[in-house]
Formats: sequence, structure tokens, C-alpha cells
Amino acid sequence: MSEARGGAEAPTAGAAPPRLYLVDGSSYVFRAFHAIPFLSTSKGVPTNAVYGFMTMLMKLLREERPSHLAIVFDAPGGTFRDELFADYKANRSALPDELAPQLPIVRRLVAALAIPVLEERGVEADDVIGTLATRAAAAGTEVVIVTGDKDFQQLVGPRISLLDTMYERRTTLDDVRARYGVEPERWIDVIGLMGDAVDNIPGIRGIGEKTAAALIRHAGTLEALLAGLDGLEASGIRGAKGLAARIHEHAEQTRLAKSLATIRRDLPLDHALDEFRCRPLRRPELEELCRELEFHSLLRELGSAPSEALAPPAPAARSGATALAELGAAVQCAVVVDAGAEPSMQAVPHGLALAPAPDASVYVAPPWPDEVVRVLAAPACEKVGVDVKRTAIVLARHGLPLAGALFDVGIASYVLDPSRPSHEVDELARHFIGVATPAETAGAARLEWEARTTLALHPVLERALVEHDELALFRDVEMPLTLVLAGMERRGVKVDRDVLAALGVEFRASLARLESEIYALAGGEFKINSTPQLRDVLFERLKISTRGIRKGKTGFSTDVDVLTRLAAVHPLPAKILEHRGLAKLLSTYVDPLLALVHAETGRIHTCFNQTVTATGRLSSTEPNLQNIPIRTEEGRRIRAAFVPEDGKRLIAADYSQIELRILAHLSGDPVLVEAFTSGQDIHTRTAAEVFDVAPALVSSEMRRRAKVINFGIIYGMGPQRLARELEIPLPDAQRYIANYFARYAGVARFIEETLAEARRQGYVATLLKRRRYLPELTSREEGVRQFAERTAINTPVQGSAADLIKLAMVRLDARLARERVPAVMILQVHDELVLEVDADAADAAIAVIRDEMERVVPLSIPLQVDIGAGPNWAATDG
DNA sequence: CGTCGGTCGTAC
DNA sequence: GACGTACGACCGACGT
Repeated sequence: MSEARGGAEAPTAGAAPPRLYLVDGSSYVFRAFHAIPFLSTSKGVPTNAVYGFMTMLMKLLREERPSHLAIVFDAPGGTFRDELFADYKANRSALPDELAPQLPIVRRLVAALAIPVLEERGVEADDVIGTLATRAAAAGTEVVIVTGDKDFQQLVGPRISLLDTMYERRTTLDDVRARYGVEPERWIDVIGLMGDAVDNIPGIRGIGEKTAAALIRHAGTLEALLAGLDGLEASGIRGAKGLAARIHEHAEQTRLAKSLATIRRDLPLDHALDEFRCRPLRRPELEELCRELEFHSLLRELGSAPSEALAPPAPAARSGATALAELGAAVQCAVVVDAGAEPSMQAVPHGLALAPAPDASVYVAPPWPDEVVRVLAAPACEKVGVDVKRTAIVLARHGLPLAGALFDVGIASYVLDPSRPSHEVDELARHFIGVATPAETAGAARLEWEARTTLALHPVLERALVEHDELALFRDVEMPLTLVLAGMERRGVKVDRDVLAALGVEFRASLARLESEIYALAGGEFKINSTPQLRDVLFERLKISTRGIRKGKTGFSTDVDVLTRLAAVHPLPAKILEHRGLAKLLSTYVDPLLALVHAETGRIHTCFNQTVTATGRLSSTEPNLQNIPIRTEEGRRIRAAFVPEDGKRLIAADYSQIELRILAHLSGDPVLVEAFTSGQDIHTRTAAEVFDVAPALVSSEMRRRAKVINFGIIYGMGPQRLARELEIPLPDAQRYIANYFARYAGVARFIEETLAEARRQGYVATLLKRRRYLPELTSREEGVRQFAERTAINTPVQGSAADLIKLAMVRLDARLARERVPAVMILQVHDELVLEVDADAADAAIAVIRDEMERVVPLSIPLQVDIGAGPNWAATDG
């Protein structure tokens, strides 16, 4: 028997009947303008009305928690009342100079709060409110009219009340009856006698609210009063005799006043209640607006207690059974798996929360109900999730493959702003829809909350992606890549355990030997791996000179550069270096790799993270297979432990000089472009340019130096660092750099233009429009700013390279499957793909891989891919 | 006992 | 400090 529970047990907001709040927008803005002392931004933009209106709306959202809400504004242009009465609202028709510029800002504010706006030409806001309120109430909906205008008392009824937020005054049917002793419908008759100062409708001298109400109470209606003025003396109303005369005198005026005050309830409007359903705040827009208007306290309020303060009603679950029944017809569905904290390849799904709508969710546990199995496999149902890769792997491993389009809200958030500290559902809910994680819920209820919240995030994030022009990157690259990566992780890579074990034995023996040699040289035992202790041994006990030794935060450095230099004056440092190298290989690679071999598959299953790096690259953890050694001979022996299955081969395909090629494309520098177009060796060419010699005369030392310069350009290296790197005097380094930019003037211009655009826009972008925000570019802190500038140069280059290989992976994966090439991707190392292929299909696979990688996106320079196949990862050259 | 910053080293 | 992006081992100070 499968478990199927919904949120039905807990009473929720969704169970409560809907309440519609209609805000009398124009009058509130006007009142705010007068109520709040003049405010303006430092640039002189007046903001007092906006501020007052915003605080009022936020208070309304916070304290009333409306399920439905609309703001009604007066449309520009006249209304039928103007034809009726020339002086109508003459008192407020002149828009103050300081208010006019605030009205467009009010519109932006309302849009950021995601509140629907109504504004009908030719009619007043009052009539729109009257019509909507009457209709909604007739349909059984509770209506609250938010206004400070007493005229609205005529609309009050069993399901219609008034709220004046400025004085926290509520007016219900009973209140009207108690205050005036008349039915709300008769309020217009009272106004007829009183007039309306605000609307510039004159009243009758001596008749105020009390007397007018008494008169109407007595006569029933204004018309009856006018008809029966003669009998007024007998009414017992104070001063009735004189009143009768004055009323008679102003009879026409009272009739006009009444008709002007009458709110229409029969406009031909076409609105469904659902249009007014409260939606999540657009927090980014709201924050931007607050910053722009210098509403610092409101900004803090948004940031500090946003969830509680401004949350729309929490997504409320319909019953689990109802949600389960809805799955069959769902076109989208949030899927959240509870599989504990284990890595994807170990995790077991204990439960699953599904949400076909933001207010409908169900929790199920194995054995999975048929409805669940069907919806997961339904290609027509879009699957929405956070960390969809993990969900897909865990479920697929347990017989529940996901089908249909994918939407990972975490990856959407990452594409929108990769530097965001977290892309987890709690943080996304807080930031994008202002919803706080319920503190007390756990287990199934918590999982269902995640599912509903995830689904609610989908449209918000999708809209933001469209606005940023990043939807294509997300939908056509990142989302398909998620499935490709899931496949790679699930397949894993084989390591030869015997090779690693033998390395372990060998390295340990060497370490033991080195250890005793080191202790002998040092004259005692110490923790060789401890920088402070080593520093003490070298510079205190052995008294090695510290002249010219770099210092870090805690003291003299003992890094490889320092020890290499010290090796010339003492035998110990060389032994330390040798020890460090072996200890590194053992503790970082040999032992962890052996420990991470999967018990069932016998392979290593890394996790490729798609939401970590600031540039768009992937990262790899548990273990990190993107930093397996290659440069030293010892290190390559670890790489050689990565092997194919019997009868297969490993293929490694890497983009040659991808970042410099992208720099050539982005900058359009003619020399750089020509070098790549004509197939020259780029470091030799740079040497020829910088050192001003013919390419044929470039020595290997010159090429080495040019190589350092080329990489330095991509990373924004300064002359100091170049001088140190090349062990040359600073002036020489400065000359090299100056020469470089003289010869590659297009690169210099690219850097300047990139920085200028980044400062203007606040972000840099890659080839596929991936963004990275760099607010530090305007820091007053020199160091911070320069760091941001180097980042601004590096990110388009590194990030575009990441874009290209990601797209190539998506295309290649599809092509290999389509053409039934018996080859699968198993690793990606930034500019390199590693595949496992049937031995006899290696050549065919290589052709396909090259084709897809080199033709991924046509650039102004050719992309070149070097591919090799071999019996292990260290032997895949050519 | 766990957390965290500092240092170091591996990759691209 | 000083060259961009990562992950992770180790040490040792610090807090529980």
C-alpha cells in the first residue's frame, strides 16, 4: 500500500474563502502626498507620495494578507461627472508640480509589488470599485474597499466593508447603521444635503453630517424630503423651520450633489476574480526601486524581515488525493525527492513530493503509485525542480526515469546571477517571491512546501530569464546539459585499483625514507606538513637567511618558490619539496580515489556541479576529477590509473588554445586573428611580436616567455607578477607588456571597451549572453576595484569557453545517440572531454567528436580540437 | 569535538 | 598584496 498524503490535515490559507481588496489608488497617492512632508532623492526627484503609498501598501500586504487585490486609478481624461458639473473636483484637478513626476514612479512601484492595476477611460475609479465590489459580493466574495473617502459608505453591505489604513478605521454595515441610523444606500442622500467639500460640491449652510443623517432618517430619501418639506417642522429636528426654507432654496443643488456622489455599480467591465489573485513580489525590481529612490529603511525592511513582512499567502495545499488526481492532466509538475544527504550514486529515494500547481501537492513513498510513475515518464509534462540532476539520477537508479522538458530553478537562478551565494530553494523563495521557509515544518510537509514553492518560482524565474535575454542559454544549453551530466555521473569512470594501490605502497615507502632524512637534516622531529613548524625549523633552528623571502599574513612563506631558492644553500628544502609532492599525491589522489570507488559499479562517480563557478565553468567534487595531475611524471602515473572497460578505449579531446582563440574572436585583433587563421603557433607568434624578431628566429626561451605573457593577458597579470614569474627585472616586464599591447592593439581596445561597458551595465557577458555582475568595479578601494577589473577581462574569455564546450557536449551527446556511435562522455575538464568508446569504433567516434566540437559555434577564427585515444587517460595523446 | 581561516598545491 | 576559475588536504586557533 503506497502512502499518499496531502496538506489537507493542516488548516491553510487556501481553505479560507477569498477576500478581495480594492484600493482607491488615486486618492491614496493624493493623501500620501499631503500627509508626508516633502521628501526627495539626492538628485531632487520628489518621493513623498511614493513613499507614503508604498508604506501603506506594504502595511496592507503585511497585515491584511489579501488573497486577491487590485489598485484602481482614475484614468486620465474626463468623466461623465465633468459634463454634469463644470466645477466638479475643481479643488483637486490641479496636479501639484511635486506630485506629477511621482505618478510614473507609483506605477513602477505597483508593478514591482505585482499588484494588478485597473484604470478605465471615461469613468472614475469610484465607479470601477463600485462595480467590482458589487459583483464580487454578489458572487459571495468578501470585499474590502481600501479608501479614506466617506462616499464609499454607500457601497457597504453584508460582504462589503471599508478600510482606511491611514486611521486604521474599518467600516462595516453595522458601523454605518450605528453611526448614522441610515442604510448605506441612503448615504448619497446624506451627501446631497451635506455637499462634498473635497469634490467641490457645495452643501447647505447649517447642515452637517449629523443633521443630514437625521433628515434622511426622518424622510427616508432626499426626494421624499424635498417633497415633504412642509411637514418638516413636525419632525422634531432642531431648527427645522429654517432648514426647510434653505433646503427648498437649494433643492436643485442637493439633487445634483446626490447624483454626483452616486457611485455606479453597473459598468460594463469584464474581469474575473482570478485576475486579482495575489502574486509574489518582484523583489529585484522592488529593491532596485528602493535603491533608486533612496528608501534605505524600506530596503532594509525588505532585506531583513522580508518573508514575514511581505509574503503573499503561503502556497496552500489542496488535499493530497486531489493533487494526485490532478497529475494525469498536469502540463508541468514540481518534483522533489527525499533521498537524504548521500551522494546521488548512493542515495535511496525515501519519498517524493509532487506539485502540479503552486497550491496543490502530494507526498508519496515507495512503492510508487501509478499516477506518479506515469507523470514522471510523461513527455508532455514539464518537470520543475531544484537540483534536477540529483533527482534524475536518484530516480533513474530506482526505476523512475524522468521525461519531458526540464526546468531547474537553481540553475535558472545561477544563469541569472552566478555569484548569488546560494541557489537553494529557501534562498530563491526568499529572494524571488518573498516567501519565508516555514520554520516548524519537516518531513513530508516540508518536502511538499518545497515542491509548491519550486513550482511557484518557475514563472518568476522564466520571466527574469526572458528579460535578461538568457532564456536560450538556460533552455537550450544548461537544461539539456543537466541530463548529459546526469548520464556522465551515473556512468562514472573506471580506475585501476591495482595501479593505485601499488602507487600507494610505493609513495608511502618513499615518504618514510624522506621523513627520516628530513628529521636527520633538521636535527629533530616536527610536522613536515606544518607551515609554522617548518618555518621555525628553517629560519630559527637552521638559521637559514630570510633575506628576500616573501612574507604572508602569518610570516615567511615556505611555498615551492621559496623552498626551491633555499635548496641552493641547504640540503633540507629539496627533501621537503620531494616529501610534499608525494604527500600531496597520496593524500589528495591515491587514497581518496581508492576510497571513492563505488561498491556496486566499481567505478568513480564524480559530481559535476552546474551552479558553482562565477564564470559558467563546471566544477567537480567527491572527487574532483578536474585537477588530476598531468605535469609531472609522478602525477601522470595517477592519471594512468584512469582506464576504460575491457575492450574499450579512452578518448581525450581538448580544445587547443581555446581562451586565446576566444580572445581573438572577441577582440577582433587582426594580428591575433591572422595568427589563428593561418594556423601559426600562437606563443611563437607572440614572441616574434613582443621581441620583434622573425618567427623563425624565436628561441625556445623566447617562446616560453611569450607563453607566460599570453596567459598573463587573459588573467590580467601586472608587470610585477610577470617580472617575478619570468625572473626578469621589472622594467623589462613593463616593456614586454607595452610591446604586447602595441602589437596587439585590438586586444588593448577590447580590454578598454569591456571595462567601459562593464562599468556602464554593471556586468560582463559571454558569447552566449551569460552574465556576471561586478559591482566592485566602482569600489573606492583601489585593490578591490583592480581585482574586479581583472575579473571583468577574464570572465568573458573563460566564460565563453565554458559556453562553447557546454553546447558542444549537448550536441555531441545527442549526435552520438542519434548515430548510434558506441561512445559515451565520462569526464569534462574545462577544455577537454573524455569519452569511453568501443575499441573498434574509436576512429569513427573521433571524427564525430571533432566535427561537433570544432563546429559548435562559427567564430571569426577556427576552433581546433586535439584528439587522442589510448588504454588510459595518460596515454591519450595523438 | 566541530568550524573556520590560512597556506599550500593540483587542474584549466 | 602581486594572475583568472575551481577543490581539497593539512594545520592550528577557537568555540562548544
